[in-house]
This record gives sequence, structure tokens and C-alpha cells, in this order.
Amino acid sequence: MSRKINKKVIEKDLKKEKDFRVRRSEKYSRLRGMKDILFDEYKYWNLVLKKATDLSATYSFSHIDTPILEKLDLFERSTGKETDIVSKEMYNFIDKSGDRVALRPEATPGLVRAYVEHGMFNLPQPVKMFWLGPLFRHEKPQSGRLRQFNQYDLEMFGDPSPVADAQLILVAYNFFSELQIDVQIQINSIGCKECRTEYGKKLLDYYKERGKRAKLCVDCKKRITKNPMRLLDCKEPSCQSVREDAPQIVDFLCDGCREHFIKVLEYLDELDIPYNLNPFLVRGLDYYNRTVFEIFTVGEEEADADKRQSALGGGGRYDELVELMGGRPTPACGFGIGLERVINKIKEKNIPIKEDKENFIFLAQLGDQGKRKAFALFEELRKAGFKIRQAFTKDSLKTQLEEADRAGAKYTLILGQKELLDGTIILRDMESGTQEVVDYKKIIFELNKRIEGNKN
RNA sequence: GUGGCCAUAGUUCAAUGGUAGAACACUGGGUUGUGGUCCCAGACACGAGGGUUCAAUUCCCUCUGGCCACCCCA
Repeated sequence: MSRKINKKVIEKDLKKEKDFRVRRSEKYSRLRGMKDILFDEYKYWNLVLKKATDLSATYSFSHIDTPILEKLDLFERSTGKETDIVSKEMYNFIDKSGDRVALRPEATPGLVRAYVEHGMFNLPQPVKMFWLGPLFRHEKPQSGRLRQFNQYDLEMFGDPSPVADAQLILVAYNFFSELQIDVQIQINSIGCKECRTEYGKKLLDYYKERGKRAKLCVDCKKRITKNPMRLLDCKEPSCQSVREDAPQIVDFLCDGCREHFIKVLEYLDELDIPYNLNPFLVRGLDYYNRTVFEIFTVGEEEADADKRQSALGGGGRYDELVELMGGRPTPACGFGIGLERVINKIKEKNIPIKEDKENFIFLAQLGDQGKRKAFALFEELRKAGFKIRQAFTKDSLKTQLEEADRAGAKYTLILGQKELLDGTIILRDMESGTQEVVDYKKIIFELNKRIEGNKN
């Protein structure tokens, strides 16, 4: 072994020793596709959460929560065993009691389960649910695509009428427009089982016509046998040219379904909600029937307009699901909105967030005596209803003023040895930098004079 | 799951086959009792493992992670 190699080894050892001293343990990192929401990020969440809460209340949707963990079977049966979500994206495992369980990959099944389990068909119908929470899908992460993400969901049970569909779309639309995000709603009707079987046949006939198959991409060739409806979804130019003259499901709707769809559109027209009829919109989950819709942003900066944008939200009607899950036949519809994606848009567009600046007081102290007295004064002022902050763990006045400044205090009270002796306290205006000595006993009176109307 | 690009302080970015620098942020000081400006100082990084080499943060491979596209969706 040469001297040089020895040197290298020694250097590495030294480095490791240093690392050991500095860290003493392995640094942990998040799981892939999981995110921490840090302090500054919360202003966005507060904004979005408040909008969701307010809107839901206005339209009489009641807050409901369901467990994050459910039986695996619930999703297999409702979402569909063959869907991507269930077949390859679910976090599932067998728990200590041997149950097959899953982290919920979407909200609707749990809500349907709750509706059935708690006998909500005995409540006045429709039952309108407002739901908010984390969902889990084991996908390859990308921007706007996390393995744990949050969704705002609204569901309406027990109302078969087109008004229900329209109201849901309205709330979703309001949610976005009030957050200043311009959206476009893509809407379609995929009819009921009967309409769909009929249509499936026609579609296959069309695609099997001479010469068409050759133009399709590899994926679409597979789709012909596996999932013909998905042929409509492809965005390969050559596939799109083939699909141009394809039969559209709207033309094959039964009378009931057609009438329902027309009514929904009429309501949307009435409300001036912009929508796009998209005969090619097909949703991935098994339980949808009749109305389906997806919500996309309309960008001003759409140089790459034909690039597939990820949806901000989507939903539709699922009239068969409650019965399938063991309940009484109950018509229902709902939607989900991806909150991380909404927040991304808000950030992208630099939409200003107004944070209500509160005029608060900072209480600074000096010396042991001062600190002790300030401790008590803080409580006194807090109980008197003032918004007040402190940094009692800091000793230097400079540091305390820095902190007051950073936090945006309107006034700082300074209590030190000298003031203690004189029975006074210093009141400093943080903006002008002027300060006055006031009688300690009159401090509440003086503060009231200055920050009237800014109390808790 | 498939393909492409990428990985350097807390953050945003440099430089380099001979082990790294700035800005902002952070800590301390100039100011022993006074913030915002200024000055000074300090702490902190080459994602992990292997290979080539006298020597790798730099070149190669694997892994991990990030971004983007597909797939799918929110």
C-alpha cells in the first residue's frame, strides 16, 4: 500500500470524523412526493381554506371528515379494481389485525361509505357534504403531482335533478374566480349504462373502418381492444385527425340522459358560467354516469396551449354508486379540487394576498427585575385585550427591538431598571422612532388612546 | 411504470482533475439601555456508493432525490 493511498484514507477518515462530530447522526429526508408546509406557505393555505369553508357554508354544505385509512375493499369496489388509481397507485398494506387497508386515494368512496353507514338517507335530502383533507397516490412526483396531496370535495346525495349538477359546477367556478384564477370548464355527458353500451359499439365500428387503424399511435391500437372510450382522449395529432369524425356520445344519449344534460347546460347558461362542450372528455373512475366535467386554467401566457395542462378539479354524477356500496338507490354527484395545484396557480400568477396587518405592541425588558415585572405586565395587557408580543428569552435590547421590527410591531414598550425605579415605562413608536416616558400606572390608558379599535 | 435534463452553504447561483466563492438569510460585534441604513467578524455546502486517476466536487457507472414529458389524474 502506497503512502498516497494512506493519505487518501486518512483524509476520508478525518472527514468522516468531522461529520460525525458535527452531525452525530444521519440526516433524514422526507419521503418522496411528500411535502412539509412551512410557515410562509401558510398564508396561501389559509386563503384557500377560508374560501372553501365560506363557499361551502353559503351553499349549505356541511363539514364532514372521514378516516385517512379505510378498508382496501372499499376502493376496489367503488373506484374500480381496474382503474390506475386502485390497481397501481394505492398505498395499501395488511395491518396488525390482518385487515387489508389502504390510505385513501380519493374522497368519494369514504363519503359514500359514511352516507350508507350512518343511514343518512333518513336525513332530509339532499345531504350536502363539504370535505377537506389529504389523499395518497403512489405516482411518480412532478410539479402539481404529489404522493400526498389535499383536495377540497363537495358531494351531494339524494338529488337527481340537473340543478344539483349545475350548483356543484357553480360553486367550483366561484371558488376559482373568487381566488382570481380564470378557469374553463370542460363538460360532457357519458350517459347511463344503456347509452354507453350502444355508443361503445358504434365507436368500435368507426375505428375498425378501413385505413383508420394504421393512423393510430401504438397506445391507441391497444386502446381499441382495452378501453375504446379512451381513444377519444389521445392527443397524438394523427389520432386526433381520426377521431374528428368519430361518433360522439352526445348523439347516442337516451331521452332521459339527453334531457338531463341539456338542463344542466341551460342552468350554466343562465348563470353565465363559461363552459366548453367536450365530446371527448372521459373520466378515469368507474362510477361516473351522465354529467362529467373537468376544470382547467385558461392562461394568458398560452404559448404552449396545446400542451396538456393538468386539471385543477373534476367531478360528475354517480347515481349508481350508493346502491353499489350497499345503500338504498340514491342519485349523487360531486367534485374534487386539488389544492396544491390551486396554490401553484396563485403563486404563478403572483396574486397578491392581503394579510391583515394587526397593530400590535411589543414588550421589551431589561435586567432581572425588568424581566420579572414585564412577565406579569405581559399577562395584564393580554387580558386587557391588547395584541402583544415578546421575546423574554432575549436579554439585549437591540435584539428585542430587531425582533419587534421584524414582526412589524406598531409600538414597543420598554421596561428596565431605570423605569422600574421611576415608576415609568417607555413607549416607542416604531415607525417614527420617537418615544416618550409614561407613568407606569397609566400605560393601559395610554395604549388605549393610541390603538383604539385594534384590540382583539 | 417509460424517456429526457439536473444535483455545490438555509436559499439563489459561481468556479475548478490538485477538495470551493458570492449574494441574501443566520449568529456575534461596532452601539456597556434602542430596530429599519451602514461597517466588521463568524458559522454553514460539493446527495450516497463504487470505478478511472498520483489526485475526483469535476470524468464514468449505480442508487437516491428534483424537474420536465408520456401515462394517469387533482
